[in-house]
Amino acid sequence: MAFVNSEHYRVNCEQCPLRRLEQFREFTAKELAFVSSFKSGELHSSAGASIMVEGARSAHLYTVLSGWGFRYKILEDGRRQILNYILPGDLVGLQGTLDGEMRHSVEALTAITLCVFDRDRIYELFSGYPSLGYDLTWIAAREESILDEHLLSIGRRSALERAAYLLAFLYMRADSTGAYTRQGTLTIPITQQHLADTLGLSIVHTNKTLRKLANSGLIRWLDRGCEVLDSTGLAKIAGWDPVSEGNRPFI
Amino acid sequence: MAFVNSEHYRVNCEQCPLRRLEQFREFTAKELAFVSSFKSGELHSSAGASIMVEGARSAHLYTVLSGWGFRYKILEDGRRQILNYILPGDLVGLQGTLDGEMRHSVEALTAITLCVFDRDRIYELFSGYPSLGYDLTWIAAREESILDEHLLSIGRRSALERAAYLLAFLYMRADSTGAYTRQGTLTIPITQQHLADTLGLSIVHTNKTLRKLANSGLIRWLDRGCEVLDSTGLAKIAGWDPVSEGNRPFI
DNA sequence: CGAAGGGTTGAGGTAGATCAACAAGGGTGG
DNA sequence: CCACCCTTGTTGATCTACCTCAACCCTTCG
Repeated sequence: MAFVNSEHYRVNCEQCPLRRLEQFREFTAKELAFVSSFKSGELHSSAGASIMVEGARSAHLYTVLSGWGFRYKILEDGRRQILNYILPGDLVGLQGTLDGEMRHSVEALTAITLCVFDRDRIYELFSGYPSLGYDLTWIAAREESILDEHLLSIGRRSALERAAYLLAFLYMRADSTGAYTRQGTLTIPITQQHLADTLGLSIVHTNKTLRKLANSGLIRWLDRGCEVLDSTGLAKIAGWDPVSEGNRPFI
Repeated sequence: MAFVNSEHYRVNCEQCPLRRLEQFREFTAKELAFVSSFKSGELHSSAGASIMVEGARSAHLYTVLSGWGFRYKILEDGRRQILNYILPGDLVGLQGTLDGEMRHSVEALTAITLCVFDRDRIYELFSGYPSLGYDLTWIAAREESILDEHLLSIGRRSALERAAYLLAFLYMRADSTGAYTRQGTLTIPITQQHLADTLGLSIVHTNKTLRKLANSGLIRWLDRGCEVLDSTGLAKIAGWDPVSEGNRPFI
């Protein structure tokens, strides 16, 4: 893990590869100039590295530039719940805006690059660029609605339905961002332990549930990742109706 | 359920009783004047009434002035998951900001009064009152962190721990808002069915779990509500460390 | 080469689901 | 007034989805 400020490694916002993706909205030149100045550096972490720790104060906000990560919480005895995954374009660290004290931890799932913003300067954003302030609220509201769906899933869906939902969800997200590919096909880079901790299941039962999905030809399990073969079929099992998201904002 | 615009029923923001509560931050005169003009009316609903429906578009945002309600989602076959409860000071309807299409439903738990705001005018808020825009983001981020905690609870806590957490959580929230009182003591106005649908448990098991908590002297179950006798004890069972929230914003 | 992380599978146990029956209150219609 | 229904809460009996325990395999890595 290293904090890199040198121009050599730094991606200019003007040339940000994320902006070219269909899912994101266009920026005005003025907005772009501000975001560019707002960005104070880049953080490169390797797979498994800890990016934020619950209880610690963070002076920064981050946007994922490339790679995967996840947010989680743990109980005292070590039980872990993964709350959501972070992919390119996602903002992390907004949760504790007021005092900056994190209520969850964040870990890298693959090598990951984050754009770093100073929390101190966020007020400049709201006062000078109302459209970006609006976007920020929208981003938080979107995360909220994802968490709503996860809550429904864990609370009311069976193990098979839950797993199907989660994989369809992750597939959809990965597909619309840059997509993490391995040998040309889209692979979700997680272990069964991660899935278990997201689904609220034991690892053994998770394994058996995945086997059922694999036997039905819906997914293929690889070394340390999952290939989704039929996301529509998965969504159908879960009774989930994915909402397509064109034109979403990001910072 | 009735839409009331007459001056007779309307609470002026300047005299809003919520502002007097300790938990909320002070407004400047300018902010107050704007919010006051932003408020377009009041909505009065009776217990059990439907306030928002998943899939429908809503032209409004609401702030709870008095009473209780809850947000929920249902699966096709009727399984219901309650996502969170809404209490005085809470904002509802932010989730679908972009297109206004609701991804969850809202129902009144008691008689409830909501301040109505036009979604159309929200951009005025961001452009003219950055501090309020900031607040809006903060409110969304706060809801997010509550959902995180719920997710941890449903995913990883046992039935007893879950129930203990939820009741401690609701007690804390009710206590810091105006608090719904019945014969002088604070009572959480829900049925066991609501609890079951929040905890992701069956109603029978919820009943047996509540009995355990009641037998330990932590709560008392009333006609159609719950009285919390020892919120610290509940939080301890759940392994939950409540974060006190002085000075939170609201619109 | 051993150790550690990831995945797999079977056997047996248990938390919580489902089914069923009943009690108590409230509301409604006759 | 009673007779009826509906909602809410309660409790016991039985069932099952998922958990825990316990092997074992394979690959990677120091």
